[in-house]
Amino acid sequence: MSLREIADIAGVSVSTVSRVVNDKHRDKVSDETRARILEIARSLRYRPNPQAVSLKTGRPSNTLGVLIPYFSHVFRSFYWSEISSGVLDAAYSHGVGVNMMVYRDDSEETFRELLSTYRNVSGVILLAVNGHASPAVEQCRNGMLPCVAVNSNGADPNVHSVDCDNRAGGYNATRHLIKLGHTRIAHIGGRDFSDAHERLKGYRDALEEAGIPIDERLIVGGNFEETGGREAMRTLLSGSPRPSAVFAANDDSAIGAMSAAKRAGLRIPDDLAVVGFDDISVAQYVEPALTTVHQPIYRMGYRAAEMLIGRLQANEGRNGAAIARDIVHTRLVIRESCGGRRANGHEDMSIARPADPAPLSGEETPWKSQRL
Amino acid sequence: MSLREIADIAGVSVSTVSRVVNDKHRDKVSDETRARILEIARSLRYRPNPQAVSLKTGRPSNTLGVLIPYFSHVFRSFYWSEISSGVLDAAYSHGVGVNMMVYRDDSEETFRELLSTYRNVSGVILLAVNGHASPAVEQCRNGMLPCVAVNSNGADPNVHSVDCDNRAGGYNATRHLIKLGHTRIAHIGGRDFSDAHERLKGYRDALEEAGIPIDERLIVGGNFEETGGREAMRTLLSGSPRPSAVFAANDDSAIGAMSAAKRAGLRIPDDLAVVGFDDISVAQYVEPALTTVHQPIYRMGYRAAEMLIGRLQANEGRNGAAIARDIVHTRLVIRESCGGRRANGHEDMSIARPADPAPLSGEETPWKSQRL
DNA sequence: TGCTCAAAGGCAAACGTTGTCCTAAACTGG
DNA sequence: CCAGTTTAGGACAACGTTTGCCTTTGAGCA
Repeated sequence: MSLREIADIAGVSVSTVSRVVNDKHRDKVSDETRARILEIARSLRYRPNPQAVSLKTGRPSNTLGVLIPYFSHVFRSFYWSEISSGVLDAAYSHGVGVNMMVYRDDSEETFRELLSTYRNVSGVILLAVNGHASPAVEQCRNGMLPCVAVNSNGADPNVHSVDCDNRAGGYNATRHLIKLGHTRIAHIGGRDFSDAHERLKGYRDALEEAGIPIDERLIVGGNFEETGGREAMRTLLSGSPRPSAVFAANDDSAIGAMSAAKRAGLRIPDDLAVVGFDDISVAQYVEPALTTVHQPIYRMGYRAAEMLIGRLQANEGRNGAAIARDIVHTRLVIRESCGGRRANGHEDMSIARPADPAPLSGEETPWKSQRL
Repeated sequence: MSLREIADIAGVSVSTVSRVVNDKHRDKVSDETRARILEIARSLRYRPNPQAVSLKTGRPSNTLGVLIPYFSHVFRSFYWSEISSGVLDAAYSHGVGVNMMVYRDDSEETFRELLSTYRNVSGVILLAVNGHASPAVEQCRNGMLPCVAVNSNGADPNVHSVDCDNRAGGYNATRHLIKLGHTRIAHIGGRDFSDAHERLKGYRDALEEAGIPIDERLIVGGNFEETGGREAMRTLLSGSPRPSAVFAANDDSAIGAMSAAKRAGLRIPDDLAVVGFDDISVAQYVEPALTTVHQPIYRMGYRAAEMLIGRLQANEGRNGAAIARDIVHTRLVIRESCGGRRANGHEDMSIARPADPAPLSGEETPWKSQRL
């Protein structure tokens, strides 16, 4: 099922068939011929050979890459499953493939390797890139490879991105605690990523706004994992006076913190109010159910892929079009871990997932998925 | 940086360069020439153009595919993040890419589309295929595409697979409850997949072995999600006498069941013992911590990828070599939800993750990732 | 009739490889 | 010194496309 075969059957030349299946140079081929060729192509289930196309055109095949740092907190978590779902969904509905690549260290060499034509992607989605000087971003720019960063918080103003308003989320979380009357509010940090920094900034802003002096001893490091949350909580409890509330940089930390607190004999929320960030699915199942800042991770992945595909189709890929920055909103989900208001039962946690994208449409030209 | 350019610089023909970089026909080229070419290739950072190679050889590029059914219980869960981690890890350490493709319906057409040379993968990993007549498997066989099924429980004896011993897991879970003295043991099922069936079979076997008559009213359906667990538990509680213990087909169901039971005023484990399956990471954080059957999902993903890569390298891909079937073992992790023995603190839940695979080695021939 | 012109389509080169078949030179033995 | 063999390498035809340019055909027009 090559163009050649179709051409032979139709009694025309390869060029003509190529023109028909690509729907190019419409004026160069008569309607009857076109119809005949189309018919044959369909009955033979013709699909263009992507290697050949790509080889000839120099354009890479319609696959987009996802660059994933090998941190267990992103790679092996709710975050990853949500974001990959979003990306995969969006890609599916546009008929493009997704090539996932993990990297262990972010040396220039690694990215050169990863992004070398070797993997052959049309563009990439960068997960958890950190800061301006990211070699990943650098490499993309050098390689003229369109990319979209997720959760980079605009670290690099020259790269398209989709972020959530981490600062506002942190602010709202902290403000919620303040409104409940807390003044000794601790913060358990995350890893050295911009989202953690932004959340911390929101925390500081809220306290400052409320005129509560910031006690640096109440700000302890974490690692975005339960272990870190537990340890941080132990540290906090060893100080005095101990905090009456804590805002953790993510839910895993918050859950770890809760567990350490309970083990130390504290009741939540009575002795300690806890608020997390992310709204991972179990947040509603822990005891007490965790009040947290909902981050629409799935949607962010979806948007990032859409954005990338859009750019590629508009073919603004190679020349720098206006930098788009999408910011999705977080919202505070109040459950039981802060007291004040008690949730009644398990609330709906549906993360607005777009209606199921239709399967690739019935199609007159089945071989044409969206060329990037 | 094509063979052509290197050839021009080295003053040799393209064929010679090809022979050198492919390390083929060693005797056809002198050591000096070889060294010279290698030197040039390295300094130019030569990478073979995968399109061209693939076009020429007819072999697909060294990328393996993962076929994921669009069920939120697999696609959007701990299961997915674990299994994809495993696959990605294994692929990374062998230098091959991973192309993930979601499918919504498992019609023959879908798979033809997915597996058509269009996506160009060397082999595929099938997730959650169900039963013998799976169109996915059929298509793979027709397309002579090597594949490995994960958690198919040997549904199709003609396909390589890696499974966990679901039956034994279900058996052990149930037996644990029996040993604790329970006789009215309920089961909350999963979806209509073979793993759910196997777990149920284990449940029946254990009861039968213990001489406990099976009460079909105690076996209720679920959907592998919390919602299903909750509903199932409500159903169970409306019957009488109510069960004193329940074995749920997976942790999500178990957590849902626990939550429904608690809401109905039951204390766990005193009024109701609960055991789950999977050992998802939050199993240890729910209250009380969930006793469950640990399923090494990460490892299964890793093994599946390794197995596939192994087959591809051995080039037994196209001809049917002996069917390999890998079975990984589950183990019961006893926590607090069944009473009897109380766990002291949070135990180590490390899922034996292989030592970090070394980054692609220092390499004499950087362009050679493992050709499949 | 001779001319131009548009419509419809063919030809062939190129993309970067691989592999088969060829050849020139150097070496071997007699 | 010559035939035969090895060694080291070159030429070239694919693989399935795309595309710029060329050719054929028939119609329109003076």
